Amino acid sequence: MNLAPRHTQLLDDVRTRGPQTIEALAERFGVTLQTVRRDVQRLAEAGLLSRFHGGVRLPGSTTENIAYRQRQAMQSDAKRAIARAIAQRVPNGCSLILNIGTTIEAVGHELLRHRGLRVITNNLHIAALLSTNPDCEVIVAGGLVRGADQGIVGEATVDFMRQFKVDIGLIGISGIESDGTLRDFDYREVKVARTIVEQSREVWLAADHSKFNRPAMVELARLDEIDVVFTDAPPPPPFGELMAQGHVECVVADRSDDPA
Amino acid sequence: MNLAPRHTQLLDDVRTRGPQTIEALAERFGVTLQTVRRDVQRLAEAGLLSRFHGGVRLPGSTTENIAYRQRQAMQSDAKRAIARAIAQRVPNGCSLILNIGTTIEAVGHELLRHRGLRVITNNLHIAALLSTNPDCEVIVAGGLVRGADQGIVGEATVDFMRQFKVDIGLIGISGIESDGTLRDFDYREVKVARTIVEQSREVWLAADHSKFNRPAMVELARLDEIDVVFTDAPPPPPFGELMAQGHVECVVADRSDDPA
DNA sequence: ATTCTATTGTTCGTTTATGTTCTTTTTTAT
DNA sequence: ATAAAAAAGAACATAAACGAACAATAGAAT
Repeated sequence: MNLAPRHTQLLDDVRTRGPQTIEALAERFGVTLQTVRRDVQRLAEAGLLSRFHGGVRLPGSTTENIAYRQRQAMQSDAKRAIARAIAQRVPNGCSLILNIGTTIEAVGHELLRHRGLRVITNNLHIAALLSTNPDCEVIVAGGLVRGADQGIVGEATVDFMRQFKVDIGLIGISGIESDGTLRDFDYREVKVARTIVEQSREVWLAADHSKFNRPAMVELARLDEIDVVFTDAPPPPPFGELMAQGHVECVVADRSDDPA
Repeated sequence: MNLAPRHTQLLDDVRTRGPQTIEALAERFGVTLQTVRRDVQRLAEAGLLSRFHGGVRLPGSTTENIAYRQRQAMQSDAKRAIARAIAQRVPNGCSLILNIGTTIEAVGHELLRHRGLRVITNNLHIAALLSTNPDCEVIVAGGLVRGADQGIVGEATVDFMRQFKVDIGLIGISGIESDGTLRDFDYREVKVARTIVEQSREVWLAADHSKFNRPAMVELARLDEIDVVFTDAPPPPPFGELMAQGHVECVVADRSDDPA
């Protein structure tokens, strides 16, 4: 039994737009709720979708890390806005490295409709997500999987990353201090991020406004090594000044510009 | 089979205009519905088109054989039984390599309560799952992520795996032929499995009964390279004989022994 | 010309997809 | 804990699509 156009479209919708309610899908396709339920049941049986009461989503790995998911759900408008601004500037067909962090994951979502990307990542969630886009080549870095957020870190990861040289390296961060240092907590993660900076022709940083002046232990890089910073609100002093001095472009994402 | 002019045109139409209903095609060519159905049947048999109720579309690989995926998702009893039998024989504190396949994923589930394991895998699902066990060190192999099943394959994966030497290597398989060869479909996957065999002190094979005598293209290994085979029903001839000759232990999992 | 074969059209019983209605289950609020 | 509301599932009805069998037609081979 093969799939009708509606089924493939349904899958596509969930892939690109995220979880959908049964009702929304019924309306979208102009069919009954019961029909959507039947569609969804078959797709779920085939392992292509995951059902929950009221709707469907992509089939995540079976036992999810709940705490982590919750934190991710907290990914508010700010992260989505930043992610959209970043995705907009990623040209089709380019090569990227994406690292750990919920903001970077949001970027992964926004890249689902891009074409011809080659993505290298040390984030299991991003790898799983983007690999469902048939027009995207995903390479996951090898290494130790950190339980808290399924990030991949460690020596082996660094070695693996060194094999590649990409157009754009995209990193998140725990804190930016007023002396212009970027810092994080886990030193193994920092080593990986350091490598990403080295292996990328251009380095982009995603950091929402809460990261400015937030202290963290391990130094990762200096602000002037970054090419573009994406954030969601104008940075407080002295960061505007620092960026100007270091020839760092700063993109402030507009939270309101929502695509239909 | 030579294609009549109408057939090539029909194909062309679907290619340029996307999915078409039988009725639209009938009208376009000025023939009856039944004739179009016959055309379409032949083209679908040849793999050039994919049918759905009411029409045809191009054979997209993504969501192609739902029936097959369903069937695969179904066999869960057998897989769980096999997985339990395997997990029972995995001692706490040992090192493992787990590769791709739904049966192996089931093993991952059963290993969640083990302690002190060190697991290397090229399966994203298993990596995400086991990393939630704080008492389990998970290393994911680097490499290209295959969209269909989130398996990690390719040269880089092989290189990565070679860094390790483990107590037990656990592999799944697409088919075991009666000459004692283990085979699979994707040759990149075979290369990885091959490496796993080489890097493991002991090799275990998980194969439900449907795998015996099932043909597949690429040779992976020979039965006598395996130390233990886990299955869910006594293997048909000549496999019992073959295993005895190769000093392969065969464990038949009891489907009924369910732990409360 | 006649026979044979391949293709198409026709008819009809069978299957499939969808909508409708009603019951059961799950979630939410009190 | 209980009641109300929402969603899911089962059962049935119906219309559309499918497939098989047979008839008609046209071209090819003898």
